[in-house]
Amino acid sequence: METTTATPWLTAEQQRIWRAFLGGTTVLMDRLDRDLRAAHGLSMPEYEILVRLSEAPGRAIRMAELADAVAHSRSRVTHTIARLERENIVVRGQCAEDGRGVSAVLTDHGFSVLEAAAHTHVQGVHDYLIENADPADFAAMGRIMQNVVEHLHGKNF
Amino acid sequence: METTTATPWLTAEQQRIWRAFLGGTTVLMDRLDRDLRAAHGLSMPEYEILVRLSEAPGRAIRMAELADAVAHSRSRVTHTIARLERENIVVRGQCAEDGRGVSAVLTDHGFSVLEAAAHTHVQGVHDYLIENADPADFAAMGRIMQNVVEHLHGKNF
DNA sequence: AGTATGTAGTTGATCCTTCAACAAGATAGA
DNA sequence: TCTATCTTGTTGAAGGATCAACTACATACT
Repeated sequence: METTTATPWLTAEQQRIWRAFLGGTTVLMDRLDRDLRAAHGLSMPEYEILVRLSEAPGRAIRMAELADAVAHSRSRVTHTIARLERENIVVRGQCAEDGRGVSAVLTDHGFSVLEAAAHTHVQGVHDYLIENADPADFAAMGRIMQNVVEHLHGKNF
Repeated sequence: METTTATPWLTAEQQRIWRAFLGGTTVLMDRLDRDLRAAHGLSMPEYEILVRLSEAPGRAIRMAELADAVAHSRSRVTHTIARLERENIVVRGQCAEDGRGVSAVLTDHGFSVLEAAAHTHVQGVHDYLIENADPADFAAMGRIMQNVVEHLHGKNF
């Protein structure tokens, strides 16, 4: 005999909120991505990677650490960095301590591309998301998503 | 002479929240997608489409309307429906009123796949997102995302 | 030293998404 | 009617993400 765990169905209100979340993230991400591409030829995932690099000491981060920071697979980061390298936005460097290690390094050109892109991105986040949101609501969303990250990050298997 | 609009930079707190949002949606969507694929061979976008179809009269919706409902491009919906049709989860039907019209129709088999998948999905939304969230915070997030949808939906160009 | 196991990163195939171009039916105006 | 224009939906190519397999270095154990 098996123990069946009852599926906890969502209330009508929870369902409404969940759908707003799904639809909202879809249109928001889509829009931010399009704005970035149109103005700077960067995708959102690429932009996120550049932001991390720009904040790191020496503007360099090892591949695995980078993958973890943006919550992408290593393979994905390898491919993305390869594309960015073709455009001279990033270069690869060998790691001194670890013979296997490779770090991605933001070039000066990459940095200036990022600086320009940051304006577009921040403007978008402000206009599409923050401007019309009650600050208390926004903080509440932050608490929830922070919680999701803590519970789920790195636990995908 | 041009009027330059100053870029409104984000406060440290807003930035923290925005990053939690980015990271949270990434890991959450990734996880829900993996769960669904592993258990039912369905992706999140496919699942969302099936949900809409299941709720429509006759379990049928026209392509354009479907695309609008899930906020995907028409091309994307065409491809997705083509895949679902190969697995006999959906069939295409001609539209009576409009000679150009095509509707996607959920098959009985598709409906039963969806029923099973819904358990997995709802369980995930509950466990990963709702369970550890303050209901008031959750409602706040709903207001924000609802607002985003209203401002952005269908205005991608 | 030698072996086994774990970790870092890459590769190429496959799948999914996007994009531009297109075919065909609808609609409106001369 | 004839033409122009708009809308619907599809197509195929190109770009990006995922997955499994692989190389190479590191670590631990005997």
